[in-house]
Amino acid sequence: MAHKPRSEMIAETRAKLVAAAREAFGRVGYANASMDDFTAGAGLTRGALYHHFGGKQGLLEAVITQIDAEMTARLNGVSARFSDPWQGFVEECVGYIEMALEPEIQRIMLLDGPAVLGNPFNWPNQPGCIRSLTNSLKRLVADGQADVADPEATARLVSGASLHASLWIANSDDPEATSKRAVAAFKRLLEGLRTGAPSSG
Amino acid sequence: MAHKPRSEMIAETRAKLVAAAREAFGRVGYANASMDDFTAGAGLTRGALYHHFGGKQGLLEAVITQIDAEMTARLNGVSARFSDPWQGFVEECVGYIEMALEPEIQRIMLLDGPAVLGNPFNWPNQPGCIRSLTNSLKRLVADGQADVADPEATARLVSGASLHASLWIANSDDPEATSKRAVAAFKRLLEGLRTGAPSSG
DNA sequence: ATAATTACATACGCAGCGTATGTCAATTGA
DNA sequence: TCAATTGACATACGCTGCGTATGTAATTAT
Repeated sequence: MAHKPRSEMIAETRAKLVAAAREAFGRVGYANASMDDFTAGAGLTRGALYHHFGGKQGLLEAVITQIDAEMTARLNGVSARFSDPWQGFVEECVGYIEMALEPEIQRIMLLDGPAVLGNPFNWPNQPGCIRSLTNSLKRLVADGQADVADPEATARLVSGASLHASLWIANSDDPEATSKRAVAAFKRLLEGLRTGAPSSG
Repeated sequence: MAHKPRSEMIAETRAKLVAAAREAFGRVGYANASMDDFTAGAGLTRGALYHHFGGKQGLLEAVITQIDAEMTARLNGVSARFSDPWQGFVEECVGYIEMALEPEIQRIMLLDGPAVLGNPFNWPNQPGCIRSLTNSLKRLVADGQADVADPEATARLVSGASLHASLWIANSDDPEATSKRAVAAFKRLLEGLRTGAPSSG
């Protein structure tokens, strides 16, 4: 039989490299992942890596882009499940916290990503998951459900709080219990932004 | 004259290494700082480094400990300048944001530190600057000025928000303007935690 | 059919790290 | 006071891992 078209082979090669790198970065961290090792694991060499991604860093960018797309899709799925916009927003944030509990996301997106690529805000494709939060907040403000003067700024703060919450949870002795505390405190924090804020929780 | 006592010489050596490493880590980042280079800059060799700190990572820990102590002292100084406890707390948070604007703090404490040592919450000496925020919040709650069920959890969220805010500011095109937005949004966020929350800012 | 480009693999050199070892001064003990 | 020992470094060595330069076979263009 005739071989697959070339473009498809290339896409496969790139996908293999991204997958192998993602696994290695997630398992041992970016710095400890040997290019020779994980390219060999994918049946390739460093030559392919440099050709397609320019280097280790370029490959990390590709991995991050992939993970970010998955996260964004998951977040959108969460908020879509709630008819009440406010509740949708809150659960979206909670979903963000919970995703960041996954070791791969933590290691790659929260630790190595910022350290290697500089901080996330000037990544080529500014993380979709932050944009997602911003958009949700903007909608709430437009609907008069949130009393916030600057939705974008607030969204950034909120995403920062979520991120920190998940780091905290993931490294506590009792993640279950800590998760409950963090989510509760987080909901309280958001409640303060709501129109007509009924302060006692 | 007789030489200085040995213990003093040792302290000097350690201090020289920490200072040289701090400068190098802050300037080019942990990964790009060559041990040979910056030890030579301090008039020493890698031998001294391994002897005193066990390795590059141990030296990073020492640098972080030093910076964290400075940050904590500065934060305490800030909150002490305000007689109103609530205002003191707010300004302490703002101070945290502003400190994180300094490239050295950003690079070492916020980017490389977490990536190399794992996330901050299980660092040997859990960052004093976070503890400082927690204590301030606890006092506010005790005074009935803040309506928060779990001060520690809330302090972590707040510090996460501050941290993110400073990353945002530092990388914006117009740090001045962004800083104003971030601080404003941040104050609004905190306002929501206040007892009797008057929501409109 | 031949030229040019693409998609990799191979080969090479070098920087940076960790360890093993050496050395000299300072302290300790009799 | 004078070994003996410990501590504080420097030196030497080998190895890993990265980036680049080069090679080569397959595809595409002319």
